[in-house]
Amino acid sequence: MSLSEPNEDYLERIFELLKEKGYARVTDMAERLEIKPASVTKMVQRLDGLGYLKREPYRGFTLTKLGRDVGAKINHRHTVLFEFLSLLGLKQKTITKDIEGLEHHLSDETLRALEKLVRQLPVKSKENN
Amino acid sequence: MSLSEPNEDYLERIFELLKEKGYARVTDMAERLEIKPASVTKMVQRLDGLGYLKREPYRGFTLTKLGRDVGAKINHRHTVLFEFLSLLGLKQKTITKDIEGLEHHLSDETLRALEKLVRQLPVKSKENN
DNA sequence: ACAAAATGTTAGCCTTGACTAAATATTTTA
DNA sequence: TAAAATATTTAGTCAAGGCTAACATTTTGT
Repeated sequence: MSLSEPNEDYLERIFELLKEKGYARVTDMAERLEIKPASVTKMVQRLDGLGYLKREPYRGFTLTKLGRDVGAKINHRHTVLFEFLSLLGLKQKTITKDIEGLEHHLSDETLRALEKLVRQLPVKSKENN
Repeated sequence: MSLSEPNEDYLERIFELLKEKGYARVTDMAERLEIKPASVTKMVQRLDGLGYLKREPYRGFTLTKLGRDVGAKINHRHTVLFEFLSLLGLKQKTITKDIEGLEHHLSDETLRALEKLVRQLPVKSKENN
């Protein structure tokens, strides 16, 4: 079974927050996703119900193994896409924006192929705008 | 202003149908999008209201300049992505499936860069599964 | 320690974009 | 050319995922 784009985004953000700060709260999420706290609460409740995370009301939440796997996977796609698009010499802003959409639509096969490509191509670190 | 993914898909399919057969009807659309005719009617009504197409109830519909521009643009992204993913040596099925999602999330800049890349790389036509 | 501020939750609303069932229109065919 | 088959539309339902306003809980500053 596959998650919707917003759901994947939630898990990715939580994954990042946990890595960065060790915890994830509603406000952080709302900021990063640029949506209202109330919307975060609702989605987090849903993701809890689906077994992707564990939450303690008014406290915060953390990922289950299931949720962590998804978060890590999207995060990895993000990285690979970032490297690939960087290779193309695109602007940071363009890259960031595009990845946001692209990262939810890559099959594992395509991801692996891109990864291979990135590793093979010359790592000409090119300065962009 | 930017269109949602489903909206872009509608316009792309209509664009294809018009190119292939010269007309587009509810049933064709329902088949290609794998949704029910009633859903097509509703969306087509919306797109008409937004000025992307002109419809004649019970007859069919055709694109306005605005709609044709969108359809053509997505169609072009589709082509470029197809060529690029083919270069990566992926299976047809994987390519088709991935493009479906990716084609709605490419900026013009990234598209151009990909296009350039595709033109530069050796056109080794590789047979896939 | 407790009032004010900050943070989180609930309830209810809205839009999108699917669906089904039923009504209506059009086209085909006997 | 009327009956049958096919196509389209309408009306009503549903879930996802946003929002706001009101309320609850936790944290903080004095």
